[in-house]
Amino acid sequence: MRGNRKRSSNSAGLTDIHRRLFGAFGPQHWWPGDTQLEIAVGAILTQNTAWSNVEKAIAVLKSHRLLTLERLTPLSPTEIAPLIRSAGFYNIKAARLAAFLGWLKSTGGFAGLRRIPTAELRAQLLACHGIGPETADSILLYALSRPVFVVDTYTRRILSRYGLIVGDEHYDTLRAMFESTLPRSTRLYNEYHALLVRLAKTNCRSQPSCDSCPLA
DNA sequence: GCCCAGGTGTTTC
DNA sequence: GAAACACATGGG
Repeated sequence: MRGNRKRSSNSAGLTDIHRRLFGAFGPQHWWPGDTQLEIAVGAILTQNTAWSNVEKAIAVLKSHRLLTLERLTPLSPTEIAPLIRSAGFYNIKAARLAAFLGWLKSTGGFAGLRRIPTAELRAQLLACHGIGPETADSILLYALSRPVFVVDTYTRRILSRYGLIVGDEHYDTLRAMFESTLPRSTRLYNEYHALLVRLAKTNCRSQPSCDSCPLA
């Protein structure tokens, strides 16, 4: 009962937010990354970290010609850590990258993932040490083109400010809210999340009011 | 110098 | 479960 009422208002709200953001910013053609591996690596490195710091680490990996599965997978966390120093939490993230790469190797690389259903793929990603719901969904959506909505800090902050959520809902609750009210579309989820990030980076932040905000 | 940034795992109550 | 904490760099 309460859920239905909430869902219908969210449906209009979520669609409205997308319409306004798309009108203001246009298509984003996201995620910043040239290959599936680069996108997945970026998704892990950006955990609680500014993207500008992640870019530096990616550049170091690229400069060493290490951004391929063949070259990166054999490296130990100890070898990876100094290379990704600028991304912060480098010891933790080196171990997480190694765990992810180990899993990826066991499945036969990105090509081997194509036959795995999205729900199963998500479960396997979450089973990797250091890959939580946001990182898993970022990889699913942006590296693997699966229709999964990514909920991040920006999503919470903006929706909370817009009054659609309280802000402390569980991750899967918010993901389900998007996925059950919007058409199931990789393209749409990709653009929508990218637009939320664009808004967060462009202006407003936590300001109580902002005249130039498309959601004002 | 302080605060924050596209989280996650562990520990503790 | 949920709250507190560790993990670390770089820019404002």
